[in-house]
Amino acid sequence: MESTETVKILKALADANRLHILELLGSGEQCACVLLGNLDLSQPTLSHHMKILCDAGLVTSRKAGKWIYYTRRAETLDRIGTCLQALGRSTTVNHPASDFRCRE
Amino acid sequence: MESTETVKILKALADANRLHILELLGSGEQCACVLLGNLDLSQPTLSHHMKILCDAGLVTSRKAGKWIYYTRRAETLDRIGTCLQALGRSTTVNHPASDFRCRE
DNA sequence: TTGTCACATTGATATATATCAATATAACTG
DNA sequence: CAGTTATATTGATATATATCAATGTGACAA
Repeated sequence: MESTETVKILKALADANRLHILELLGSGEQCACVLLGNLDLSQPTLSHHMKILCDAGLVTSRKAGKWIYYTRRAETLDRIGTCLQALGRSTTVNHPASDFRCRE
Repeated sequence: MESTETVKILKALADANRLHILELLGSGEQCACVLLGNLDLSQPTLSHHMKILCDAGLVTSRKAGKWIYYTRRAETLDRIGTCLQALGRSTTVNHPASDFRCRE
């Protein structure tokens, strides 16, 4: 996964309201108004959060008449989860920097 | 995992420099000055990032004389990774809010 | 067409965050 | 002790983000 993409996804996840939204999408596709009713947020704020989740690839949206239905993308959550687990296990070798100054 | 704790960890991870630091810690314990040499950051800024990583439980520190050695905590990365994967698979049932207004 | 409903966008604002220069602290060194 | 080194803290600043009120948009309904 590209590094800038990873940061984008993690930024999208690093918010209590957005995590709550992803939980609410656990029962499958949900209309925005249902999310709004469960979330103590104004409608524009919810819209803002949904845009961030969609842009990060964590949620997809489907328009049906006046409504928009949002769906959680398990694939993205799985990928980022695997990525973080891998980060905990990676054994990259790194070189002292060119301007390394530590005296021992 | 507590929700507020999860957000704290995700916020700590949602930064390119801090992800880079965790990668640099892949070769095991590293002195702060080695990290600094690899990171195009000022010393106070690195210190700031290390504090955030430590507070989130993603890194531990060990003082040895003038130096501080930082170690990545694979356990925390693994836990948050598993947590996100679980979020992608959860099938929570949620109720329409009390003030639900959607007309069908 | 006019009104209403669901959602998005805009504009403004307050808070959070990343950053660095300057300074403090703590430990070693002579 | 005084000087040096490694890191932390403080203070200031710029940018990012979360939030809401007001308004725009697009779709249905009468």
